[in-house]
Amino acid sequence: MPELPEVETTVRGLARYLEGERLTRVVVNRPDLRRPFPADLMQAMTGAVVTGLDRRAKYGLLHTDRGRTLIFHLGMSGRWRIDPERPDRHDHLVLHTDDHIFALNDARRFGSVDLVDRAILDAWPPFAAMGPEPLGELLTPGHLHAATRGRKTAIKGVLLDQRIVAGLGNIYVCEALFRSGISPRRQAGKVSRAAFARLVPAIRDVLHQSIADGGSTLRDYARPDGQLGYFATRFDVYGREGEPCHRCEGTIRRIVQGGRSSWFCPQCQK
DNA sequence: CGTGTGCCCTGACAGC
DNA sequence: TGCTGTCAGGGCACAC
Repeated sequence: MPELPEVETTVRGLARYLEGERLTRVVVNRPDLRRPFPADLMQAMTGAVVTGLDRRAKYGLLHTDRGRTLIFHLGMSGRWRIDPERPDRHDHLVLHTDDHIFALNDARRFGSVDLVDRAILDAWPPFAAMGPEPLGELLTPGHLHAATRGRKTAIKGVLLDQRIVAGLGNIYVCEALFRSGISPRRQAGKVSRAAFARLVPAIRDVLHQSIADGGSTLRDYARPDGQLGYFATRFDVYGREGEPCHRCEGTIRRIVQGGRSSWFCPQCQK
């Protein structure tokens, strides 16, 4: 379930093995995920040295000494398998260094791989339109307040809009709204400044806690079976329909908004 | 422009 | 043991 914390954990895990290493072999088993891989992917990456890794929203960035950056998105089911014991039919792209093997595995194939000049990364169309990072200082209550004035649509959907804030997914929007006492159904334009002042730290806290958890299981992430270290603490609302609220005597409900599930406590969240 | 819908693809799981 | 239906971390192309 790659949301921002999982991408962050993945990037950190890859960095431990890849930073400063030369890619000795690049194998493309299937040349497309959501869209075709860059035609020159193999040529561009074979022999390149990985100079560093980064994350932008839910994208992972793999910088090379050739001035080009490989950008991956894990979609719904993507993950990197380090030193897999055996190949898997969904290992679409495989990178080799002298000491390790890294397989980009994505069963549902909603992910992507792109190659962009590092100098113009910010102008890459998916990045150019993005709002601030949820963990960066540009995400403020004032930003969300200004961005939502006059919007009649529900706050839930606005928070999933990467142009408003870049990197939140369904799980953490649900969890952050619960923590800040805001109903996912609330009209975005009617959410008060005070409510946003609760929401911003709630977003930061839940993401930081999840990243810390991913970090604590980094050892597991690097296991040959490729298990990722997901947010292991119990969610307050996500996936908990019909179960008791952790804060009151109420029961968690599930509704569908924009074709996706929202879980919330009708008593705690107004 | 803002808003809502449907689709991309495969696998896991529940229920019969 | 199988079948069938439902649902899933995301993002984008469309239609109004």
